[in-house]
Amino acid sequence: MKTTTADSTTGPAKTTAERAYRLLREDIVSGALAPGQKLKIEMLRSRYDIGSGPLREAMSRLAGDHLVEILGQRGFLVAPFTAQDAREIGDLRKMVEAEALGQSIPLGDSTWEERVITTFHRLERQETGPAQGVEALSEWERLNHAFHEALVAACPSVWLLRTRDSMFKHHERYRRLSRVRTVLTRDIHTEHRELLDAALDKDVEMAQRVIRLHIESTTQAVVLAIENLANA
Amino acid sequence: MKTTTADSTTGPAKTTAERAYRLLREDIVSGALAPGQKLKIEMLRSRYDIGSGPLREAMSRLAGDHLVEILGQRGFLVAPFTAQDAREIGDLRKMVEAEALGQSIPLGDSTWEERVITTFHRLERQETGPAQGVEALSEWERLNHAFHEALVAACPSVWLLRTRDSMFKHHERYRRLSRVRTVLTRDIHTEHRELLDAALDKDVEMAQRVIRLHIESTTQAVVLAIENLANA
DNA sequence: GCCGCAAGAAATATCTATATTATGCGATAG
DNA sequence: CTATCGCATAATATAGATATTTCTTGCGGC
Repeated sequence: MKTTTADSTTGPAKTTAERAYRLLREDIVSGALAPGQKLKIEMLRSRYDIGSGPLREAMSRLAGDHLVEILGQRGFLVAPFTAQDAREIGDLRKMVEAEALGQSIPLGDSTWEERVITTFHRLERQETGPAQGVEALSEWERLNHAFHEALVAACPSVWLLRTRDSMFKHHERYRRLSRVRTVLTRDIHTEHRELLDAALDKDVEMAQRVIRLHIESTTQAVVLAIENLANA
Repeated sequence: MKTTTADSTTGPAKTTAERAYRLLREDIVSGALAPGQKLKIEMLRSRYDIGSGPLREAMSRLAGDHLVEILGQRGFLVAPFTAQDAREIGDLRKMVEAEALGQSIPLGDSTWEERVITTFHRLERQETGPAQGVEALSEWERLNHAFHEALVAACPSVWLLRTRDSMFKHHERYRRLSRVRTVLTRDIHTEHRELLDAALDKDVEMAQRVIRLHIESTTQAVVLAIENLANA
């Protein structure tokens, strides 16, 4: 079984533009670069110590991913942040991830099962563990991503996986930016366990039902958080 | 009602990079630049009379759209062309376009209806008209695109429309590259009329059934054409 | 003679530095 | 108060320098 992701972002960055792309993407998704913020070349040059050429290429690529906007003759912008977008992204992720999961489960072999179990346990360990800092949250995102990716890994459609991955990243950005405290109150751990069980039972209907609910809950929390922020 | 598309590609290209992006995209989708072909800077420089900087930015952006591939330190490539990809793209387009249509129809107002009717008639006129050359085919693509876009135009989700548009473009590339003659044998015109009727009747179920069949037929024709080409 | 390998040369991609051009803002005149 | 001019800032494009890959050729070894 192929274990690499659809858009293999693994391995070392061979070019400066590639490095710029990864750094920028991470900083945008993590929220280090704020939504709507102007991405001035000079500022980025000093921040990453990378020339304007590679930076512009990286931002162009990110524009293709819709993480950056191009403004005619007036530079680049971090993609904005609205409740409407959060809702749309969540709904689209729900649709594609449920479909990908539906295709993945019946095709998952024993290697797939092992990967699902492994990533689940790593996530579980972190969730039930002690530390709760900014760092831990970042680590949780990494493990959460790994688990969700493992679940759909057996889906044969590269395009579906790509789209899912893109939506997942956007959804992650919204999650991190709205700093949803629901991570603590809501029992995400149980949701993940239900997902695991349904997947291993090869119960597609159940798995899809759970994933839809899981994504919907997150979306609702995010939308609520944004609207509260706006009213504050 | 907003009549612009999700990714407004209308209006004049304000920068050279933007112009390069549009020219390249058109040439890739139309097939003027063959799948898998190496996109050498020097070659493109003379072809479009545009410097390497803007060209590289345009290709980076197209890489984000998956119309171009980036090869480590070895340049850019037109996205490859496989039966597997055609199938995946068709399936994904089927899913997102049906969903977009389902959201658009109930929300379509009279302006929407008029646009649907207008674009249909333009398409009908061209389909039943005389000329059948390379130029006419290109014009048909334009009108076909306009009609399909009009149908989903009332869908409120920008993200869904974006994804639909992306899939439509990829699907179009496959259609054009495999030069499906089915355009003539299959009765696409009738399919379009059914689509029109269902949309105006606000019959979502029917419209979705028709659009799925419509897209599936095209996909099958394309996949068949590719496999025949491979065996020839 | 033929194959594999390695060194050098050519081609090409990538990056940097510089020049050009557009935009936004503030001052000033109407 | 509005409109226009000019300057400062910043984006964009070009041209040239650098680094990498790819191709070619020549030299043993088989």
